[in-house]
Amino acid sequence: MKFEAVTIKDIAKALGLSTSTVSRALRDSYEISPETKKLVLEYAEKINYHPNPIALSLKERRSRSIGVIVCEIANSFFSQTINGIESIAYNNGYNVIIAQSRESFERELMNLQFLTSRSIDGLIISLSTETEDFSYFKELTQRGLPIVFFDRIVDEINTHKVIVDNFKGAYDATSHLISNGYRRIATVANAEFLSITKERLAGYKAALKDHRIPDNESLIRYCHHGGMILSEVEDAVNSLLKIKQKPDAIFASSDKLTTGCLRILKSKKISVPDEMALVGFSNTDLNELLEPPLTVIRQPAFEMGEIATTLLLQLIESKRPVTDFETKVLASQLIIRQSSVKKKMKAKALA
Amino acid sequence: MKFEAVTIKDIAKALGLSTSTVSRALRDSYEISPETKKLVLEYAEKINYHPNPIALSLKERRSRSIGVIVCEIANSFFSQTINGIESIAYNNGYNVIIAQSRESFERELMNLQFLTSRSIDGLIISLSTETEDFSYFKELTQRGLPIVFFDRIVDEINTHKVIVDNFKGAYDATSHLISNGYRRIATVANAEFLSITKERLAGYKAALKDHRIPDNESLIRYCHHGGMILSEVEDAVNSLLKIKQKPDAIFASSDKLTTGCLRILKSKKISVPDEMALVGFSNTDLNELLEPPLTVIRQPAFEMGEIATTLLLQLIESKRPVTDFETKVLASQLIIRQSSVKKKMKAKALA
DNA sequence: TTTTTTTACGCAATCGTTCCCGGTAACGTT
DNA sequence: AACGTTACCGGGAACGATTGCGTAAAAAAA
Repeated sequence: MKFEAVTIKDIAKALGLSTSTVSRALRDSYEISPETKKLVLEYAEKINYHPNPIALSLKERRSRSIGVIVCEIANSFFSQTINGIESIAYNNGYNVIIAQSRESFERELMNLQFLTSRSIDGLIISLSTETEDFSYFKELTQRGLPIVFFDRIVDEINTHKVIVDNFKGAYDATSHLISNGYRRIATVANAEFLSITKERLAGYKAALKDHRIPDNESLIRYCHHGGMILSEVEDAVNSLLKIKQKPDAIFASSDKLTTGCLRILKSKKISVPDEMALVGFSNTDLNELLEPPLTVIRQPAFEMGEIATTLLLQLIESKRPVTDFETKVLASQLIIRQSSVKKKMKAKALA
Repeated sequence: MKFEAVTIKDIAKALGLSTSTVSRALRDSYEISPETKKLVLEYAEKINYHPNPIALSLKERRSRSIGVIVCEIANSFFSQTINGIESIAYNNGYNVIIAQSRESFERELMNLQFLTSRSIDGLIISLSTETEDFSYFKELTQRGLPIVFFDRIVDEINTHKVIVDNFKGAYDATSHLISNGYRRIATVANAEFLSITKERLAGYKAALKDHRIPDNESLIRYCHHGGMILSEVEDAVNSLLKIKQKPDAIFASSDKLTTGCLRILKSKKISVPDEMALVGFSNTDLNELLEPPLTVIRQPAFEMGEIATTLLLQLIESKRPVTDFETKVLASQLIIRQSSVKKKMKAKALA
């Protein structure tokens, strides 16, 4: 089954010209007479000629496609980011090839090999929770593959990066909980080695410290699969609930973790926010429809995708090797809803 | 900036062989001596040779990539479908190139042209709400491009299709509402011309008829952008509320419409399900965490993606033109939660 | 020993496109 | 008249890989 396309040869033959002339006419070269150009252009239009991108790729040694690896696309933050990536890429004539690591280092590596062997011109990636070994990325950058990291980045590799101010996001969220009367604030964090985990944890701790609340390692839980597996969130919440001095609030570190915590708390009939407040990073637009409506830190996902792609295209299209890299840090947004506001406080506020 | 790869020529030169010999050795041809094979294979391994897929594509006149067009990926149903598509595609060495129509016919066409000009081997698509003109698809199938439709399909084009039993899904949902005591059941449907709209509407009407409830055109609302624009959902709900004999339940026809209706109802402080019940097609896994937990018809999205891709690969890899097409119809699942069960009934049931 | 067969490899065309070289008119300069 | 310009166009070699065909040497058969 296929789907024969018109080539430059067909035009040449039909018009009694050489392929070189046709090619030049189509590219509007000065050495082709206006009449010939017109002839070629009109005929090409008529038979619906489109240059074969594969032949072009071979000739120009570039595929005009970029690879994207995220842990999963069925996740609001990432699907919104991909929207941003796509919009810029398509406007510049690039394909986007998407792959999912599903939080597995092995799959990430497989995808990486698959994409590079399919000769992508560049890569945009947010690491999997399992990724601790960056040697493959180092090798790729050394071999000259343009890479832009976003969200879950890696310090050791010198290239463009796009993130939000995770520290501030976490700091704000935690401060918000504190100022709403919560004191024993636990956190359900992502895998320990992730950049976002470290930064968000630092923000959380700093907020506690600034409010003279002792920070307490026993209130920190890590989810090594980033909440992909609900049972690990359940374990985390359960173990928090077993502490003698139970926490009265949870700060969750990612989309999946935030909704995961809510799911577990509800299944255990623990009232949010009265028994346990909940704040987390999340980008779904269903947050306000949840029971209770969730207070979240929202990331400008679409914009992050746009910026990452713009940076990547700069790298790809740069004539000489780029050595001056930047890390764009965007602001996140704290959206306060009911999951972090005690009902008695609300009553007080109304009075 | 690029990223030079090892070619077959490099191997040939290094080993003092011709490229043909190297090629054959790599493909394990019988006309190459075991020693030479070993030599080539080991050297290729050593310098990390990978065949250039672009050169192969040019030679074999296939790109080993398939295009996917959906209205948007930040939508649970579609992102789950894409997961299914990806899993099959990658296992078979195919790339997946994703494009979004955002419910616009114009964008759909643009994407279509972009993808075909990038020589995809096949296409999987769910139509935009605006699409009423199928001539372009007809032309593509006639020119031999393998296409598989899913979800929003089109009758007039003879090819493989994958859907759920929309009639039964809608019938079950409506019947469920009726048996729970609702009588004036409105529906907020998708764009009128969509296959899913027609089928779901038919199921809805059949359920009413079977329960001897007069079907009433004034209780039907269409959203031409499939709920992409919240205001159209708002208009639909508002106009339903203005009817003298207000409906007591809404059956919503898609993910975005279902959550959109809930959003509007809540903003108007209309209690669900007591003042107004709500049931709809939806695939988010947040449904049970909503207020109230939503009764939904869930589609086996991942499986749909898998099946669509399997069918597409069959078409692509078939030696002779396929003329025998099938439409796979999968079962949907009605998941009953609180948005469709009156509280008094619940109390009664408990008693 | 001669002929035939087998083995093992190279040449060159091919896929669609671009682009470096040439080449040939026509025209203008001296 | 001889030469230089300019305008216009074609030949053919890439890009990386596969593959039909041809063929030398070695092995087998006569």
